[in-house]
Amino acid sequence: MKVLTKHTDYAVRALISLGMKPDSWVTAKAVSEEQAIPYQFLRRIMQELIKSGLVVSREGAGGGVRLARDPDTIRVKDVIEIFQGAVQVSECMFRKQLCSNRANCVLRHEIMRIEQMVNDEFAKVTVGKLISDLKRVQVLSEPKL
Amino acid sequence: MKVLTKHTDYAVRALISLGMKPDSWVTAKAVSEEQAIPYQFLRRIMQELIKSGLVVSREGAGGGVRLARDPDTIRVKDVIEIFQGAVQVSECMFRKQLCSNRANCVLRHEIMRIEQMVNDEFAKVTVGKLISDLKRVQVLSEPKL
DNA sequence: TTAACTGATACTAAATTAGTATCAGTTAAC
DNA sequence: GTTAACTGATACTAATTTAGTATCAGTTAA
Ligand code: FES
Ligand code: FES
Repeated sequence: MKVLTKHTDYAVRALISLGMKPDSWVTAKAVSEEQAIPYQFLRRIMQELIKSGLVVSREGAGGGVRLARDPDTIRVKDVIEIFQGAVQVSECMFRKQLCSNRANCVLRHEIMRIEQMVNDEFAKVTVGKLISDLKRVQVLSEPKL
Repeated sequence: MKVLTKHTDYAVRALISLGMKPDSWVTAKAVSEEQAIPYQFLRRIMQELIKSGLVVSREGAGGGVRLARDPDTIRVKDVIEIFQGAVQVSECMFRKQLCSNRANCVLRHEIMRIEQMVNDEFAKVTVGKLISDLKRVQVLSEPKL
């Protein structure tokens, strides 16, 4: 049971790369090399992030992309929603307005609690938080890098 | 972002059906009609549930399936694991023993907390609990059914 | 003018999920 | 002891989602 797809995984990693180089235009190529993400695939992911307004781009030589706003305001939940849609444990609610069988609704009820929890947790994790965690880990383990 | 597949969804519903008719052999056909699940699909799901030991079967005319143990000991988490594997937010840990890039591990760390939470929550929901919830709802809304 | 970029879009491949079909064997009932 | 109602095993197809590739047009800096 995989919760995050490659799209989301790569997108978050790309956002971390961008967030660590504020105020500069970073190319898709640079990110793809740094994070070992297939270039063309990453380009398409970037284009989505741009359309969604999480990053802004500049065309042409010397161009690239950068975060559109403070990393602390970019939540992993936002990224998930862009690439995987909102977390929903079961889709049956949308099949019919009122489901034929109450048993499922009971299941659904239990499950929506969990859904809410997951959403809340992913909303707490921001790119800014990931970057500061990352820096802390680096300081501890590779001080002179 | 869909968390439960049809396999899991149908399996849980089937287990609820079985749990509501204790001490009797219920046929796949009956469950398929009661829960509006495609018959052949449900048969294969049942076979998995039998192999996994959650239900036991009896062959031949008058045969069918029944829960192998108390509904309170059958957790939705068990069903998810049978059909979707254990909840894992990101798979990257298994790519290499030590990942090339620490950034991902940071992400992973945050994410494993969420993974644990989801697992714990799904472990709390049992078929027995769903059945009792269901009965309560029926009493409230359809007292004479 | 050229090289280094992004924008847009079309395409393919692989994996997963969903569903169907068939035949063999078992049991109950007549 | 034949038949009908069942499960066991297994092979197959279809649909959807995920992952990845390719190409060409347009923009900008040097
Ligand atoms: S909401 Fe889907 S079955 Fe009740
Ligand atoms: S554990 Fe997968 S990248 Fe670190």
